[in-house]
Amino acid sequence: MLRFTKKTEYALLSLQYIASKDGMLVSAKEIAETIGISFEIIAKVLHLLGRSGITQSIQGAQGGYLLQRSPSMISLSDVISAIEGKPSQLVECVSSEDIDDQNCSCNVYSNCTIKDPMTVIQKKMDEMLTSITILDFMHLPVYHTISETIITKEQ
Amino acid sequence: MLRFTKKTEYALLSLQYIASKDGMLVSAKEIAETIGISFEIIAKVLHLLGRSGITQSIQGAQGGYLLQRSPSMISLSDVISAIEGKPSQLVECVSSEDIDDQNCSCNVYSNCTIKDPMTVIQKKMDEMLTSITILDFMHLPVYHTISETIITKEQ
DNA sequence: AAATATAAGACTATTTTAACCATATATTGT
DNA sequence: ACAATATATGGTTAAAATAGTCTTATATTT
Repeated sequence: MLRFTKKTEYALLSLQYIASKDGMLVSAKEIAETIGISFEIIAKVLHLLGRSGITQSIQGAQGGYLLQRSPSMISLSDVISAIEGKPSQLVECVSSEDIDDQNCSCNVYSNCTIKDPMTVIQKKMDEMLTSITILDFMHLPVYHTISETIITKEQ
Repeated sequence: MLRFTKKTEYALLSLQYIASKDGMLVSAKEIAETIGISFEIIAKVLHLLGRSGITQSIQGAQGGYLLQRSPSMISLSDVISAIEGKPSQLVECVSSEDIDDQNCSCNVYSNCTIKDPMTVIQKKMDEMLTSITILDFMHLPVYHTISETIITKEQ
C-alpha cells in the first residue's frame, strides 16, 4: 500500500516543529505535547532521525533536539530512509541503489517482465521524494493586518 | 511503507501479458502458468480488475479475459484503485478526491499542521500514478536481424 | 544527589498482506 | 442432457508489518 507509516508522519510533524523553532533546542516532551502523541513514540522517532544525522541531540537536563542542516536540505527521502532503515522500494527487487547492478534477489517469477518499467517508476518516485523537503512543510510567513487579526497565508 | 502490494504486482504482470496478446482471449490459467503464480490468486486479481472495468471477462469454456480499453488508457492509478478498492492515500486524511472539501475525519492531532503540504504531495503522486500506464509496461517492438537472431530492444 | 532528558531494546496487540480452499455460476462441445 | 472448461466469490489461515507501551540505561544540569 502506498502509505506513509505513522512513524514517518510523526517524524515530519516533529521536524516541522523543530524547524519552526529556528535553531532553538526542543525537547521530545515538548514535541509530544504539541502534536498530541505519546512521548515514547516521539522519543523513538527522534532517536532514529538522530542516528541518520538529520537531527542533533543534546543529552541531559535542558537538552533536546535541533536540525543538523537547514530544512531545505532534509528531503522526504532522507526522512523515510531514517525511519525505515532503508530507502523506499516500490517492489522488492527494485531499489534506487542497485539500479545498474543486477544482483536482484527476486527469483519469484520465472522471468521477470516488469523489472525494467518498475525501475523507471522507482526513479521517478525517488526524484519526487528527494525534491520534497522539510521546507515544504513549513508555514509561509504570517501576515498581520492593521487590525492585528492574524491571517495565515496558505499555499 | 511505500510499496506496491503483491496483488498490484500480479495485476501489472497480468495486464502486461494480456496486452501483449493484443486482443486475444487469455485465460487465468494461462497467465498463472506464464507468471509462475498460483491460479487462485491470479483469478482473484483478474476478477478485481474486471469489477473496475479494466478487463472484460468471458465466462465458460474457451472463455478468458481481455482489456476493456487500450493499454495507454489504463493507468497505474486505475490498477491500484481496482485492486485496493480505493485510490492510493499517502496519509489517512488526504485523498485525491476530497482535496477541496474539508470533511477530513482525521482528528488525530489537536491541530494538524501537515495536511496542506501532504495534499500537495498527494497531488504530485496522483499525477505520477495517472501518467504511468500499461503501455509503459509493454516491451518495445522486437527487431529481427538478417540472420533471424531475435534482439529485443529494451528501454 | 536529585531532576531532567535522551538512548535503546523488549514486548504485545492490531492491522495488513498473502496464500489457500471451497463452492457457485456460466458457457461450450459432445 | 451432461461433462469439461472457465470465471465469480466468499471464507479461512498464516505470516509479516505496524503501532504503541513499558522498562532500563546513560548523560547532563542544577
